[in-house]
Amino acid sequence: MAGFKGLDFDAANCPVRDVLDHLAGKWTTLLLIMLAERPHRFGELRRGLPDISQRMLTQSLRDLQRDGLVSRHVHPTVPPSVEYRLTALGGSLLEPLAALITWAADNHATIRSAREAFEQATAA
Amino acid sequence: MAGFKGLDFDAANCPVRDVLDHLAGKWTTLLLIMLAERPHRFGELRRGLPDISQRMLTQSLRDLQRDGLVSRHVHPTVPPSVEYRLTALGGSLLEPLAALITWAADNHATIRSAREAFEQATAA
DNA sequence: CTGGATCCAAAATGATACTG
DNA sequence: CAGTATCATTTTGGATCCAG
Repeated sequence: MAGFKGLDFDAANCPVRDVLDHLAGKWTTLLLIMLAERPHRFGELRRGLPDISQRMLTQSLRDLQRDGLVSRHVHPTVPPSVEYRLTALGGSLLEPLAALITWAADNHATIRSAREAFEQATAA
Repeated sequence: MAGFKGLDFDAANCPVRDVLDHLAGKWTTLLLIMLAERPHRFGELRRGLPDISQRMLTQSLRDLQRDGLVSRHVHPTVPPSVEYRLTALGGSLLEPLAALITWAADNHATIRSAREAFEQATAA
């Protein structure tokens, strides 16, 4: 249950960090989940995430595109429309990600109560 | 492969964010992994993560303790020694986390080359 | 409609010095 | 040994204006 021994966790050149940094951002995970359902246009994504600024939306999408998790398809219409979709690589990330999300959903209540208990204990 | 429909991803009160925020931090994941092997003392953890500041080590450990993923055991010796260990809850997180780490290790090379290709394409 | 550019506020992290 | 406190710095995110 803890076969981490063989992996490289050197903080500098860490394979894991490249992935975790995506989940770290406030929005990338949500974007991956939205795109898991189906491809979306820029405006759809913005409306789906009501409190994202368009700056962060652009930036998050570029980060995902940069690492090959999401592809960008421009339709040369007027006005222009751009569609984002998961790549095969991005799709393959969904499975381990789903496991994590399931764990989070299952243990959310436990974490919440642990947190409250901790606050109480340290409030003194 | 994408059964996310039923889950709550409201950015504000999102169960998932409580978990992801831990993995987001620069250090918490590494700490979980170290503690997965065996309990560690404060100084051991610091030596194991050469470039962590003791400020961040303390803070990260407190965050993990706060959410019930790690427990803190003080041995009233002189000088004092404090041992950190994974709780059952923390241990249960390791499995989905391991899946993610495995994915990261498997696809690291692909991500790296996608990144380089992207840099090249946008360098023009 | 899509998104680049700029400016600014806030949060995260690091460096250093000090304490029980 | 295991922290706490403070300050400086870096990083991140948001608001706004502009352009193809």
